[in-house]
Parts: sequence; structure tokens; C-alpha cells
Amino acid sequence: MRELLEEKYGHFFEEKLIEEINFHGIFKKVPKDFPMINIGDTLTHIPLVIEGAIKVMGDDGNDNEYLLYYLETGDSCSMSMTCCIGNRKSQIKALAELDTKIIMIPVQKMEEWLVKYRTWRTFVFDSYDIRLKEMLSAIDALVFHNTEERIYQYLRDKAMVLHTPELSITHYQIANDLNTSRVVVSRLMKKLSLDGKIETNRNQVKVLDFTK
Amino acid sequence: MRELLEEKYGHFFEEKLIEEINFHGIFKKVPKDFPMINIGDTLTHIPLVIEGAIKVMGDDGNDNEYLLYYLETGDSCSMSMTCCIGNRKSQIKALAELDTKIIMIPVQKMEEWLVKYRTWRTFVFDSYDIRLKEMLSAIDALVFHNTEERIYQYLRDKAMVLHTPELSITHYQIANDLNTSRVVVSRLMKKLSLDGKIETNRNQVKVLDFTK
DNA sequence: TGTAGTGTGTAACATTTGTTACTTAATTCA
DNA sequence: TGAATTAAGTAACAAATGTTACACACTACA
Repeated sequence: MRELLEEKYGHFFEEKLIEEINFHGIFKKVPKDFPMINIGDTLTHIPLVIEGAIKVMGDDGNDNEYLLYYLETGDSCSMSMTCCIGNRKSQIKALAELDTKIIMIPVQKMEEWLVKYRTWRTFVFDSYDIRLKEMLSAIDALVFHNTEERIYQYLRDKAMVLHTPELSITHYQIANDLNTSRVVVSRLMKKLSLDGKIETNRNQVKVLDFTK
Repeated sequence: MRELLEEKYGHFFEEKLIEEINFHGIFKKVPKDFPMINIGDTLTHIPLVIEGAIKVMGDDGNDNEYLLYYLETGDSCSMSMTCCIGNRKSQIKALAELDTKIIMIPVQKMEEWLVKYRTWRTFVFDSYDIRLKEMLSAIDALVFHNTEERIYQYLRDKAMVLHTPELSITHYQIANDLNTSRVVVSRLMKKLSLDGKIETNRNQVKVLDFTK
């Protein structure tokens, strides 16, 4: 736990804080594809990812989704923090992208530690920083990149999160995550394939080039 | 100052906190169109808007911009908070949309108050919440709305921020803020105009319908 | 007053993205 | 094994957006 955080955030965490996290946090295992948060949910705990990955998506209220970002080991969900503290409802959906282990931290503790531990404050603000950057980068992709580039970036991101260049995924799933259509994805994947950037088979995509 | 915050955030602020803000904050007047923050800037103070409005934009590094959101009276810039605390460089540009009055808060005080004042913590998290929602809504617009709808929303937002339905703006400026071309904007503005949603003249757009 | 600059309208065309329809291939499972 | 289901390829077309070119009106100001 401690090593995990210290590696991710590059600074030490007080022993007492780690003890409190272990004591007050609720350890949970979440199986792949389990829906963890839905739009409109009221949250009382903040998730901290120990192992695995969580996929966070926006939704327009009509079953149209869009992948925002992933939470990986050591990540926390800033959306949840503000939701919890402000007692507001979730604006996003989250589901496990892999079998995932998390610690759920009660919102009261989260606030208490903000006052008691300097390194917790740093952690919280780092989390916000990471999240705002992810959102900015999502906007950047939408505004400045075409669908082909977005598909390619999507595949590379996914390969990084899953720690393997070989992805078990269908064109339909990609289309859904990027809010476009399966036919468009197939068309552009063919281009990527001809350009030697990926290799495809039924239910399978291999990312060949990570050099951006 | 106190009334301003209490109206905006709907809760009281400690007298001592207000005193500290007034004492340690640096009051500044910023003229319309003044560039306040550029990409790569290192920040040491967090702006709190007293009066006026600030336009916050993303940039792809090649002179292509995109409007992210506005900061209005009572708003603070969460991006600056994380930048300051983490001693990171700004990812965004900001310029005054109107003649604007702000209070610049030194980052050390910002951190001190986090521990000392419960209402300051609430304020900070509310700020993050507002900002994350704005980002989410920007992503929503890009993913789920076409250019015509985005232009219309842009005009309505701008009218709200400037507190007037009559905007002094050119098609070229709109195109720049939405990262599209002037011709596309003219084309779609004509549609909006024929639909009775706006009225246009040289350098001038009047928003007629705010009912979304 | 005339000239240069700026803002807007519009046509024609290119490119990108979305949609529908149909085919073929792989997979599942009764 | 063979029928049903699912994934993917592709053509043909529609719609949205981007680009270039040019006309014309308004404005500023020399």
C-alpha cells in the first residue's frame, strides 16, 4: 500500500496516514466489467485503486457513452471526491476494466486527513491535477484530432492500461467507446492496418507502433 | 467580498478567513483582452474573480485554440490551484473577456487556509467541482452535438457571461473559439438566423431565444 | 472623397463521417 | 454436423464539415 503510493506519487507518506487508510478503508475486489458507479449515484466513499483498472465514461442520458479516462493502480477518482464532499450526484459511469482491487475511503476520513496530513493534501491535489489533465487531453483529442487518430490513440491507451499490445476487443466496442459507428471503425482500422500501425483479427487487435 | 462569496456558494464564510483574504490577497485590475496566463507559465498565485469575466482556452501548440469555459464573479481557477501546489506549468491560456477585478492569493496561504478554515476547504472543492463539470460539459458538447448546436450554445453562454443578448463579435472570432472555419460559421449562423434563434449584423449578433 | 482593409454571403468542390444494406467468415451450440 | 449468432469487409450513398475563390458591403482614415 505504502510502496504503491510512494512509487506512484514520488514522495513519502506518513506511517500514521497509511495506518489510517488500512484501518478505515474498506477493501473490495471488483470483477471485470462490474458496474461500479452509475450516473445519478450518490457516493459516500472514495475509491483508491490498488490493482487493476477502472474505465470512466460520460453519458448523454440516451445510452450514448464516451470513454473519458482510466483509473489505474494508485489513482483515485476526483469526481468522487467532489461528489462526496458536496453531497452531489455522480455525473459519470465507472466500471471495472479488469479484475480490480480497491480501497473505499469514507468521505469523513477523507476530510479529516486533509487537515491532519500534509501528504494526503498533496495526494488529493495531485489526483485532481491528473484528472484535469486527462479531461484536457480528451478535449484536445476531440477538437484537434480526426477519428482515425482517435482510434489509434484509444488502442494505444488501452494497451498501456492492460499492459499488453494484444487487445481482445471488437470493432463494435471501439465504436461505442468513441461514440461513432462500427462501419467507420472498420474502415479506419483498415487504414491503420495497411499503414502497419496495427494488426487485426476477429476479436483481436495488436498495436504494433507505440512511438505516437 | 464576503457577500460575493456567500451569494455564489450559498454558505457563510468565517470572518477571519475573509480578513485573511483581504489582507494577503493582491487586488488587481485587468483590462479587457489582457493575456493573464499562457501555456507553460509557472504560477505562484491563485486568481479569485471579483468582477468581470475571464476566458479560459486550451491550445494544441500550433496556434489552434479552443474555448474551455469562463470564470465569473466568485469563481476561482482550479487549474491554477493544482499548478501552484504541484509547482507545475500551466496547460491553459487565460485572458480577460471584460475589464476584470481579481484577487491573487499566494499559494502558501491557500494551503494554510485549507487546514485552518472549513469553509475554505468547501470553497476549494466546490471550485474543483464546478471546473470538472464545465470540462465534462465541454466534452459532452464535442461528442454529442453538431457544429450548429455548438455555435448556438457558445453564443448563449457568451451572452450570459456578458449579461447582454447583444454581442459584438465577428464570425471569424466565433470560428476561432470553436476551432472551425469562418465560412462554416457563416453558413450555420444563417440557419440559426432563419430559424429565428439569432439576429445578425456586421460585428453584431443578438441572441433571441434562451430556452435551450 | 476615394482607397484599403475588414466582415459577410455564397458557390463549388473536397474530405470526413455517418448510414444502410448486403456479403462473407468465424464461432457457438443444439 | 448444421443452423443461428456474431464479427468484420465493403459498396453505395447521405450528410456534415472543411476549403478555396470571389463578390460585395461597410468602415476607417489618408
